[in-house]
Amino acid sequence: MAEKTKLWYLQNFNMLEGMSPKMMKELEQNTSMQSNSKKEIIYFPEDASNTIYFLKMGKIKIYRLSEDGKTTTLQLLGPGEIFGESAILGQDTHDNIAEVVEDAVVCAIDKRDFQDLMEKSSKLTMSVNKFIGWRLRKIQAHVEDLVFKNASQRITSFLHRYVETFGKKMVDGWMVRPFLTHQEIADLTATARQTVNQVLNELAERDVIKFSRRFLHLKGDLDQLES
Amino acid sequence: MAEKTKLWYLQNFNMLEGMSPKMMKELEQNTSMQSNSKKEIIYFPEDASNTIYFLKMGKIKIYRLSEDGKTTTLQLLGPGEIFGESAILGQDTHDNIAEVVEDAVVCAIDKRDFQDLMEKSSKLTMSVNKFIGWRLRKIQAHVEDLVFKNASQRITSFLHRYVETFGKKMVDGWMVRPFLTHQEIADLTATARQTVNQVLNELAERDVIKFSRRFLHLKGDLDQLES
DNA sequence: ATGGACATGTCAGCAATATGACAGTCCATC
DNA sequence: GATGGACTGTCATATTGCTGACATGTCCAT
Repeated sequence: MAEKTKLWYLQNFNMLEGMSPKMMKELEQNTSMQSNSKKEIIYFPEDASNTIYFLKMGKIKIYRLSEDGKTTTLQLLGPGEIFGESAILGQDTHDNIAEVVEDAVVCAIDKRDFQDLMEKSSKLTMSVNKFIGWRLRKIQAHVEDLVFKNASQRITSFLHRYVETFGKKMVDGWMVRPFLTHQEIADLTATARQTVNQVLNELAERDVIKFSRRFLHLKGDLDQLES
Repeated sequence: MAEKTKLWYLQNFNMLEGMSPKMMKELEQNTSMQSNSKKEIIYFPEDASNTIYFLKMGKIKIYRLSEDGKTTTLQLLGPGEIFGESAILGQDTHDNIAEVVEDAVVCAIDKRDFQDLMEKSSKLTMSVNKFIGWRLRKIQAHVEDLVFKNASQRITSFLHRYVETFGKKMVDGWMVRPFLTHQEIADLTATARQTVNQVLNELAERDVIKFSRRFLHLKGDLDQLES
C-alpha cells in the first residue's frame, strides 16, 4: 500500500470536510505528525495548551486523577476524533491527562495556525462549534448516567457504546478487538474492577457476550446491551 | 457590589464586549426581551433549538429528568450567563429543561441572527469559544465531583460555589438571599433531600453557617467550605 | 521454559447513603 | 387568624457496591 501522506490523513476528518484545497494545503504545512505508543502521555494537567490534536489511528483516553490516587476516565477516543481542544477554547493549560491506550498516530497543529484558519473559514468555525457541541452533549450524557444509573447499567451501556463505536458487525453479532482491561472499564464507568468482572461474567453467563483479554464478542444485536 | 473574585469575572465576562457600536445596534434590533416568573419553563427537551438566551436578572436552572421521575440539575445560572447555546452548536433540539428559579429577565436572539453576527465578527466568535470552553470545564468538574467526592463533600463544595457566585461579602462573612430549598440542593449535588438537611445542620452545629428558608449566612471565610 | 508482572475470579464484610415514614413548621391566601 | 400545601427535621431500615484479601490465570522477556 502506498504510504499515506499527511494531507491524506487530514482529509479524512469530518471536521475538515468541505474546506477548499488551498486551505487544506495550508493546514498541512502547519501540521506535524507523530506516532505514540501505548501508555505514552500526550499531555498532563497544567501543561501549556498550545496544540490541538487530530487522532488518526489508535485510541486515546482523557482522564483525571484524584488526590488519593483514584482515576476517572472522561473519554475514550478513536480515529477521527479531536483532543486538546481546550487550546482553541481560551484555556492556556490542560485540565486532563491524555494517554495512549492503543498505539496511535496523531496530527498536531499549533493553536495559532488553527485559529488563523478559523478566521479565514467560517465553514471551519461552524464545524468546530458542531464538534464542541457534540463533546458537550457526550459529557452531559455521562453525568446523567452517573446520577441515574446503577453500576451494572453503567457498565452495560458503556459496552453498548464501545461495541457500537469500535466494533465490527459480523454475521452473528459484533466483534471488538482488542478489548479493554476490567480496570479500564471500571475507570470509564466509575465502578470497581471487581464489579466490572462480575457484570461481564453475568453477561457471558446469559450468553449475551463472549470475551477474553483480547476480544469482546457480542452475540446478536446491540440492543441486548440496553441500560 | 460584592468584592469581585476571578471566578466572578469569568462567570460574568461579557461575551459581547469589544463589539463595535454598529454591531451592538444590529444585535439589539434582533433581540427580544422577556420576563419570566418562578417555575416557568423556558424550554423542554426536544423543543426546537432556535434561540440563544442571555440571562439579565434572576436565576435559571438547567436540568434533566430520569424515566422514573428523578431529577438532576446540571447548572444553576445567574445574571450574565448564556443558555440555550446548543442552538449555535449545531443541534436542532434541546436536551435539557430550562426553568426559572428566581424571577428572571431574559434576552432572546434567533440563532441565525447570532450566527450572522459571528460571521462578521471573529472577536465574537472567539468570545463564544471561550464561553463554551468554560462551560465544558464546569461540567467536567461536575463529573469529577460526582466520582471523587462523597455526598457531604459535594454538598459543602456546592455551597462554596453558591456563596462565591451569588453571595455578598459582609464584615462577618457572606450572605446569600434567597436560599434554595433542600430538595433543590439535593438535585444539584446528586444526593437525597434528607442528606442535605443533615449536612446543613451539621455545618450550623459547627457554627460555620447559619441558615433559614430565606437566607444562608456563612460566618467567616469561604475556605471553611472546603471539599 | 521459567519467573515475574499484571490481569482475572471470587468471596466476605462493611460503610455510605438512599428510602420511607411521619411529625413539626412555615407561610401564602382566603 | 384559620387552613392547606410545601418544606424541614429525624429516625429506622435496606441495599448497593466498594474494599481488602487471596488464589488462579495469562503473557512476555529473558
